[in-house]
Amino acid sequence: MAQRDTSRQRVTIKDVAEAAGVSRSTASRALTGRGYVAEEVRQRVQSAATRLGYVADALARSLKQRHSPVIGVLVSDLSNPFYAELAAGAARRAREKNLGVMLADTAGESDAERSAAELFVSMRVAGVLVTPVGPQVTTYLASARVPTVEVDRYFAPQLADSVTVSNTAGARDVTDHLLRLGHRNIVMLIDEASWTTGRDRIEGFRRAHEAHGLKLDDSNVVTTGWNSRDAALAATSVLARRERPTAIFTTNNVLAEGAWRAIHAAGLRIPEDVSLCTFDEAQWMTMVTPEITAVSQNAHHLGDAAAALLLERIAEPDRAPQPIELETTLVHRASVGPAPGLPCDPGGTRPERR
Amino acid sequence: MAQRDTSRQRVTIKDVAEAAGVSRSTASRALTGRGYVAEEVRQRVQSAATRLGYVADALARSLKQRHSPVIGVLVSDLSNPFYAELAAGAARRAREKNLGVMLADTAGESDAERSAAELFVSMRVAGVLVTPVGPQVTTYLASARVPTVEVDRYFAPQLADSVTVSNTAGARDVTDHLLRLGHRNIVMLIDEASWTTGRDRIEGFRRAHEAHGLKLDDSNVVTTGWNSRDAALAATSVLARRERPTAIFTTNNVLAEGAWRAIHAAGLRIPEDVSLCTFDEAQWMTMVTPEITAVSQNAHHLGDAAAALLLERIAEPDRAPQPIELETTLVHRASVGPAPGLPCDPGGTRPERR
DNA sequence: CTGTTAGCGCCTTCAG
DNA sequence: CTGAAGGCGCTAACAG
Repeated sequence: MAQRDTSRQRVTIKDVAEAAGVSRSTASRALTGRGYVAEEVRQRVQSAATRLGYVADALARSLKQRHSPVIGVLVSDLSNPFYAELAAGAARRAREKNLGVMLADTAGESDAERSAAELFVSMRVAGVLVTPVGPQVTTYLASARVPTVEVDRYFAPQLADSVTVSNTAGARDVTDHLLRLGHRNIVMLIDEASWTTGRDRIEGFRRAHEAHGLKLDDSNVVTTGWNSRDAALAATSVLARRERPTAIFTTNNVLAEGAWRAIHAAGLRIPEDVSLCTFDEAQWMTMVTPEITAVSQNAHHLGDAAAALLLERIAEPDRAPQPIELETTLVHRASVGPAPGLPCDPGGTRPERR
Repeated sequence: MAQRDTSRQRVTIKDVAEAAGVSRSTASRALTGRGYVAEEVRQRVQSAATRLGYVADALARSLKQRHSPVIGVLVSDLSNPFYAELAAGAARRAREKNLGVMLADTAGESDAERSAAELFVSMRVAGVLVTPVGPQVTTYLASARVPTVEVDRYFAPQLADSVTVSNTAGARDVTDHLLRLGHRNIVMLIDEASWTTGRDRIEGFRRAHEAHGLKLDDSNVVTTGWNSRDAALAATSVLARRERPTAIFTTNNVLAEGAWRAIHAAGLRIPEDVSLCTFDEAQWMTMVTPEITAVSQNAHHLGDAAAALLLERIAEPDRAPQPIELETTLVHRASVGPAPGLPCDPGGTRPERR
């Protein structure tokens, strides 16, 4: 009944205080739960608050406390399911702690990244979680004294915590798997080699070769653009080489799509003509035939862990930055087979489907 | 050189004013560009600001102005590429106008929705864009006088603008396509029938039948859970009916995945044994064989249009709420064929692949 | 246990 | 054209 009056201004703590017949500070104490308040008074204040539909002004509160109940999340590309999942994981964890999320999609542009970071600073976010494209953001955020966690890759380990996956081991394992199956001409398709992700995956690729006493031919590490179209072009050209590779290893789900399409367009069969495997997963990899072998990195968990770490750091700002590395899992599926020309699996692998 | 002192407090407008040798109000005018300032003074202030790395405190500013430079975006499930794209579209548009985005993933829970909405209100966001799960959020936001746009579906057309797609027409067209191909036992798989999206898609399904002089059998509209597993179960049971449907029409990308998996698991061929088509698209639909016929609804554009509408409404808060409907496109692919038992395409359709 | 006082950093009249 | 003064809504001392 008694339709509350929402026609005028928003209801402030002053209104609540008056309605409950107490002072503003008492109302504040009753509402926040900090400081002494008589139980009877607290009840009165709280019921007045709900009756009036009072919601504390987070701006005013944050202005006072010097930080808002929000963390900033800065990702490269929300359209990529990897980043979307990452953000979703972070958001879920944040919500548990009653923190909101300010989300910015930088589209990979570093000036967008900068302006988003400035917005975060100006909003006095409690902390920032970022998939950086260079050291600038983190440096900037550190200079503004905002707790920061670098996710997926890192550029400033002395300024921020980081959460990454075992890039080297993941790449090494899947490469090792290929080598055991007799592949000797494996092309790695990669979109960038200068960030920690790319660098470490290449390193794993190289180490696996070395462990088999093989020297990695540099021309087998092919750098391409970041979208699936560019990847498809690169893959097409690789497949046209005189010595066609017997396996392609892509370093993320987008490149995998490109390579997959290129292989199909070339009329080649997977895995009979060419094996395909990838770092990073995507939904389609269990829907195509054959399903795609992948190094799985659970983006949701990555976001969740990063948010958890950020929360710790917010609570303890002076702790030394720490790097966390999450494990990857090699998921064997049917897109990887013995190298063409070999009679059978030389043993040592156990490609169990799941 | 002169490494700025970031070791202490954040730099405020007061610091800038002192550095430039003017008062705080003059500095404010110089920085915001509102009010008179001598050109020479403005230069001095601005250079001082950049030199000190000044970023205005958005909290303080917003407290004064009663709203923050941020819009709230409330979606059901960031892990679903549809919502992720929607959010990405909205974020991009917002950024053009120098607005940030506060993102909340409600996981479909209505109390999470409520608390996210309260956070938005308490942060005094300039407006909210929501994919609602009931009329409550919008009602609440309206009572808090926050400009709101309902996206994808709407519950409160008199309180908020809305941006939806042509659900009825889209469903009608694809159903019509099936009917022309001779299908007479088409099952629609749907996760909810009470929201505008579901209601309208069912309506389109029904109308197409009527236009062909057919009565829609209610048992051919099958309601299922919202995830792909539930959808697969429902599809499996439908496929086991004595009179097996010759076509399945799912109402979103998640259900499509479930149905697709169920069809495969049942060992049926698409489209020879059963045709499959869906509302909503997903990446995998052009990667599986055959590719999936879909009513495409461009989530990115949906988010973009919704954000644009919200911005208009923020500028003109008293304008009457308006509904906007975006067109869908029926994309013909190979997952739909003539009804089994018919010799050939009865004509009238032109399934051009793309 | 409660009320008074004093800002958080900014913008905005209002005088000068 | 510029400075002084006041207040946005809230909380954190500090008295009472």
